[in-house]
Amino acid sequence: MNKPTLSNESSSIHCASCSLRALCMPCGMTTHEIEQLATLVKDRIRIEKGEYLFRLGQKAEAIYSIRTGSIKTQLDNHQNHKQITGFFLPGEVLGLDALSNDTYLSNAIALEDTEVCVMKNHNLDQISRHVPILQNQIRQLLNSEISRSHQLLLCLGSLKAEQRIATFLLDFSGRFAHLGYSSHEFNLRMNREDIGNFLGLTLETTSRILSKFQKEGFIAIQQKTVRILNRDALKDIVNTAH
Amino acid sequence: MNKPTLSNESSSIHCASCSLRALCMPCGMTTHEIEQLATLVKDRIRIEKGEYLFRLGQKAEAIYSIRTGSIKTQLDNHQNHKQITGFFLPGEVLGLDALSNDTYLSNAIALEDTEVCVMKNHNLDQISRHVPILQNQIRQLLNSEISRSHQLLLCLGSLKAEQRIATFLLDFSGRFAHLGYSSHEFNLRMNREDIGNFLGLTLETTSRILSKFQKEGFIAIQQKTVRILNRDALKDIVNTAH
DNA sequence: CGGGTAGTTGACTACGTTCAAACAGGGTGG
DNA sequence: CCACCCTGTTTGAACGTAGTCAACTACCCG
Repeated sequence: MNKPTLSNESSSIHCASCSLRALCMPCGMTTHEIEQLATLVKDRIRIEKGEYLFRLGQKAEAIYSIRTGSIKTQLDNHQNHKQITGFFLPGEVLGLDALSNDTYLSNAIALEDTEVCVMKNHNLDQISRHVPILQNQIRQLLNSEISRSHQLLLCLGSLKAEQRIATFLLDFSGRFAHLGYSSHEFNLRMNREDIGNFLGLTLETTSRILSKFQKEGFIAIQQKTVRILNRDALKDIVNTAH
Repeated sequence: MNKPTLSNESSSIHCASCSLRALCMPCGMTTHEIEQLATLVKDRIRIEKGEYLFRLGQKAEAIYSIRTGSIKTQLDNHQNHKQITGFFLPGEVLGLDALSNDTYLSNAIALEDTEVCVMKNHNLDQISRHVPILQNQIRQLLNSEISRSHQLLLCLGSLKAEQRIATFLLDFSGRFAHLGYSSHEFNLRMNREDIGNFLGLTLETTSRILSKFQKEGFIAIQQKTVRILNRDALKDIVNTAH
């Protein structure tokens, strides 16, 4: 894989001055600790829309945090089946498989032109010896990964299609808000097929339900731009006993 | 929670002499390392069928490995929805939420009378400083937990009911084999409702499909006892493009 | 402007759920 | 020891949700 890399020496990419500082790894660290962490992030990678950041089975040597753009992770099974297991936005960390496996357990594909910070495995181990809070941070990340996929299981296992879509919209609304963007107007980065796949639905069902929500005045949607018009209605849908 | 505990002082429960040694935590450790690990397991807990080992939201202070019996973990959502996220057999470790969260993220309920080894959080941290391989072991466990739930996502998101049941049977067959039991005849510990819930199906659908598999000669099933009669047929069902 | 991709909508089908009834097994008490 | 109950399981019939197939439309990019 020959991806263009940008050295850290230069300038702007330095954890201490990163606008995502509060969201990314350095959460809760002192200035000194962030300094140490910054030595971990030696370079960034740019990948174009549709390209792979890493592939299932590929040797896992680093974890990544997103600076700009977005990425989906998906499993591919025998022949046809695939399943998207997550969408990652700026400030979020992916590739945690690298922490204990030799190889990545999923494919990571850019949904748009994307830039990620690279944190090499062995550097992580090294630095975490001097920054105990980093140990903890990594565990937290692993744990939130487990928690996230359990929530998704709950969604796929027991919710109707409308409830899944509503949950999805509310989740993204919340995550964009957390990023500092508007929680009531945002841009979905993925197409209908990806949304459907993620939620265990077809793209047609996804489209139909989004249209229905629009017709009922809960949202306004055109292409990938979503406006939440009636958040309570969406919450009601999720909470209604089918 | 007043669960009967048994001291480790006594005798038989000692990692070095445990029949599950090869499956449980000490995988790949030297005799000396196992000795150290054994000091971690200070006691066992017995829980009866239907009782909780731990509850969602409860303070998480330990992880557990099963000595005998079996346990299911499940999430409970607003009012009615629940989702079983895993079934655990002897030698398998659960409660990993404890590693970084203050509280457990799921409920753990015994499917039968069960006995578990208790590994206290703070002891784990302490010992893992002297047994680096333990660090790694813990990461492996977290990772296999993620991997497992991703496989389940793939199952719930893209497989038809018959494929899910076939996958389920093959998975359990493999795990019992790994435990040293027969891979073609084993005892499901959970009822049809639990199987269905786990796989995102109703108990009726589960029952119907098991009956169908029996009619077609793929399995013999009565109550919870399963015999695999035609493993290849089950594999075919999983691999068939719906 | 044209071609290709992404999204929408409709009609039909099928899979799995729901509701209901009957049945089997296991344990308890008379 | 049998009658009884309770729980878990099986099976049937009707229904409804989401999938499939297909046609059409909107949008984006060269």
